[in-house]
Amino acid sequence: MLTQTQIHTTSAGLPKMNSAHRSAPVRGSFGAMELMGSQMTFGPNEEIFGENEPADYAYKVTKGAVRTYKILSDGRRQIGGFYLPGDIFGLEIGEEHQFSAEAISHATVMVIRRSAVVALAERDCDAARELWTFTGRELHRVQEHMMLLVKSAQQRVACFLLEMSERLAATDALELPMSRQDIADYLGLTIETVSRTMTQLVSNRAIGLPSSRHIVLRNRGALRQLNS
Amino acid sequence: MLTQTQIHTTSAGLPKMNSAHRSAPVRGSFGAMELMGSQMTFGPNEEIFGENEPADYAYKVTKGAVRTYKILSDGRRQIGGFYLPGDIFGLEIGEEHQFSAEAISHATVMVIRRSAVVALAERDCDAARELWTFTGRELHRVQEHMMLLVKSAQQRVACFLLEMSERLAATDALELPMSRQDIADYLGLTIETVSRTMTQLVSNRAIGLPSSRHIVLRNRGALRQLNS
DNA sequence: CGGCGGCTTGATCGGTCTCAAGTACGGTGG
DNA sequence: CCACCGTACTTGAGACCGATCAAGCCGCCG
Repeated sequence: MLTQTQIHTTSAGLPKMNSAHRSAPVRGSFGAMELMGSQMTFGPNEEIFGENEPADYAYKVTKGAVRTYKILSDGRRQIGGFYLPGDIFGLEIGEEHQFSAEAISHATVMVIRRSAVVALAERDCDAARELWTFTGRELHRVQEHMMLLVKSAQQRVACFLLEMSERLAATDALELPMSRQDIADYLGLTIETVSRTMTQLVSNRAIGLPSSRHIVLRNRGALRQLNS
Repeated sequence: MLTQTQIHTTSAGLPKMNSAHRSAPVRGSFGAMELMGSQMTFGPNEEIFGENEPADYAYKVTKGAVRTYKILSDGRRQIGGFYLPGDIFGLEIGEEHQFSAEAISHATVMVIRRSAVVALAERDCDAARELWTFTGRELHRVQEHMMLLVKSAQQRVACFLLEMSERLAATDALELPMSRQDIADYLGLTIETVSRTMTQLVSNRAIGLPSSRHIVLRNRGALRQLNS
């Protein structure tokens, strides 16, 4: 919910507010809706919204990283997705959020009223189509995530590293914004298994691990080969 | 692909062609698009389309049941979803199908040209909104499916039975259209584990199992309790 | 230097898979 | 009607992968 956090309304229409994105691809451009947002910042582990809360707002990451998650009955946490600069999250069909969302690191997000999005889509067919495209891409992402969860630990970790490399680095070196626990909860593994698998990949010469969050992909082919 | 299967074009606009649905809820009503389809029938295990084939058509089940799936590198099959009368499948954002689809039992489906759907959505904002809603519901379904895959075998099977009971029966007795292998591949388990878990549930008095495909939910509470 | 949180490593446990029989059921032919 | 067969399902015994429990390590910040 929109509590205990600073909020700055951007002077709408200044395009430089949107230029803080990384090199991320086109995903979620969202045309005219870009101009409707306010900026908010969240500290590490701060809640952005909770599961089952009214989904009155959608969000677009401008800086930092965000995770969505659910808590299972046995206390485990399943992470639904990681959202990096340029990514949109929290946009729902129904009235309530299906997952909770938290900032991972210090994060800045643009807030968009859901009612404004829906209203625009009712008038503008192009906007409605963008909405469909966005949700379709999210669907595709979740399908891939689902396919991950039936693979072996090695395959899951390898897949995860390849995905992150595509999303946050042009080079072979990447700095993960999330902890081992976050990775474990995303992959449906324990922190120990993730850690062990990483060290295996190091001894395989598939990756380098100069520090725990700093990873170098030494042999993308080997990583890919583990999967399909 | 649209090969080796009978195809009958319905005289468009005759509403009795659409009245074969079960008691299924509103899901995927699809307004005007209903009138654009032709009927096709598929025998058991017959392919409807393959992964990576052009997604020129979407489908709506009118009779029988359909599964979508992917084959993993190690030869296992992961089922993406089961589609029952009233359900729509194969509608993609991109140009290609993400999963393969097969009839489970003898099935009848209505075929809809994707181009017609997209064209309609470009003119009619309500249609575009329906498209968005449909994809959003599919997203929600896949999210739930993903959450299933990180639970214990008991929880997965219990969840599956509750889901099927909601989808294909008003009473406590249900007849599964799919085999144990299908269930296993949907839940990310082996056929043996599914079978064993079912017999456990029988000895728990949670279900009755008069025959392998005929299941009676004796204690929904117990099944629910296993999960959240 | 001490303490703390995040990460790694080790030893054991347990749930699910694997491999292998055994059983029930539906269909076919005599 | 029954005998036979093939397929789907169930059951059993053992192996294996990842979880659990428990130390140890490392980097950071006081």
